[in-house]
Amino acid sequence: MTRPAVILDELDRKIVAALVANARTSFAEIGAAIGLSAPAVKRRVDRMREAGIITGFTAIVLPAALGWRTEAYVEVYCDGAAPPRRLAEVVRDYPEITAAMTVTGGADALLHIRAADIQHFEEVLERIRAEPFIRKTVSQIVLSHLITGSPESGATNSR
Amino acid sequence: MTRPAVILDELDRKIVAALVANARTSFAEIGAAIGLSAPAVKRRVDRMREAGIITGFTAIVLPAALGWRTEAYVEVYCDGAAPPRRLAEVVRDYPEITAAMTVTGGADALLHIRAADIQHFEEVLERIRAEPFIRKTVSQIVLSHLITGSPESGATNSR
DNA sequence: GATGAAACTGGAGGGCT
DNA sequence: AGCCCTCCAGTTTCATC
Repeated sequence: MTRPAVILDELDRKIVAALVANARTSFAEIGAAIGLSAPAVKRRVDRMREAGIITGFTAIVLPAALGWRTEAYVEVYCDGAAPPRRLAEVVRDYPEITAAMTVTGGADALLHIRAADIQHFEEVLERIRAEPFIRKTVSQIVLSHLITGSPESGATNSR
Repeated sequence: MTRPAVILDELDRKIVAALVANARTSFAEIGAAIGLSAPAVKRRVDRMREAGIITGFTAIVLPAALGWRTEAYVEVYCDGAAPPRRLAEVVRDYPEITAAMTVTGGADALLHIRAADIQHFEEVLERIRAEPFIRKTVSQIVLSHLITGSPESGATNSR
């Protein structure tokens, strides 16, 4: 799945950083900043898209503006040896679950959930708890964000 | 901060969905899909950007491809009445912290951290634990993702 | 093999009806 | 909101080192 076959040099990293900061930055502008021509930048971007390093471009939207004002992380504890495959299938049926992952620690999985409001969240939670192999859940409702930025964006500085 | 003054109709929502799916979709293409002309689509997008509903456009990058192969959620417990303001300042100094939020429950805050590897993560964790008002931390290291997609993307279906 | 320059194509952006 | 027009960026081709 993940093929780190393509090696990224400093120029590639700068191009990625520029596109993450603003996906609409023109190739000419990026090129001017790093000392490359527009076609050269495009070739590198195409290569990185082909390699799966850049998987797409998306608009950043405030979930609250779309009516999703409640956000929570839910730890899921399963019965016995809960198969992650089975959990993945269930999780896919909930549009409110925006991220799901297996984690170390007592919980089997951690879910990120977006709901319209607390009532909606409770309803989703009850549906999840009703799944056959779910033993218990522990919810942490997000009160406020201390920093802006998505959990999916990688750190931007060098190590 | 958040002004839900602008009302989004069904067309706006479809435009947003199209741009979230692919920020490079042309206005003409979006217009053809929803029965609007390209300039009309552009005007709506401009209006939503002005209103702060669409805050920008970004490239989706696999963190692993950039060398960030370890991901974790860390619950932070603070001494006494820890001021969230103070925590926000500290959190800003760590590029490895890609998200930080206050949450309900025993923990005062939840951090999302990306590190190059376990060694790097441990180093970051030790630095965080050395902060004066941090009492303890509880880490959940992400093993694998069950579904793809960013926690920041809103649910896509209607309620 | 990758880069830079030039030519072509298509969408963005503004004004007008 | 739709139509038209201008301009610029994206994209391809070709020559170069």
